[in-house]
Amino acid sequence: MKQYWLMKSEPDEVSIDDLMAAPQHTMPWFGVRNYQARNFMRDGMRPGDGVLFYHSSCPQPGVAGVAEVASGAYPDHSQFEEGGKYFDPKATPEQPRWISVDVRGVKKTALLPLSEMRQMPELEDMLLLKKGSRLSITPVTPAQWKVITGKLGS
DNA sequence: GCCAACGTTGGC
DNA sequence: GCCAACGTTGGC
Repeated sequence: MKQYWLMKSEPDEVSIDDLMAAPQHTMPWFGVRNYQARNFMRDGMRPGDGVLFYHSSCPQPGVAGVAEVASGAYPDHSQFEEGGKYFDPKATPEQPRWISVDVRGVKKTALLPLSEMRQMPELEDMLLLKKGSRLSITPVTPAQWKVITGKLGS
């Protein structure tokens, strides 16, 4: 059963344009350092799952495009890069802590701003919109996916 | 830059 | 195992 997700990215780091410009429109999703988000990737995601690509920490936060999960989970290389931003001294290749999946961009869309999503009654139960929610990866229900992708147009 | 909310760490 | 202190996220 295909599932749906929302994944946050700071456009200064990786924007929807960056994703669409990558070879095969595909990039590894690395740097997740939250156990809940990791577990969603590890236990929930399957290749082909739908992804709402969300721009966060920017002037206009919101859904910026549609993507899909393009691989299973594998160890996040950045946890081993000593001196790097995402280095984790407690992680070893034998016992990795953090994982990545590949994400393939499907299309860039007109931005659906967070402010607009907050005004849509159908979305009031979205985890993204819950007060204090900071998770970088959250599940999206099929109904929410339908409403949002409908709004995004083609 | 502010600050609310949440997660993690570490002393006890 | 509790919980205070600290760090981070992310909208505004």
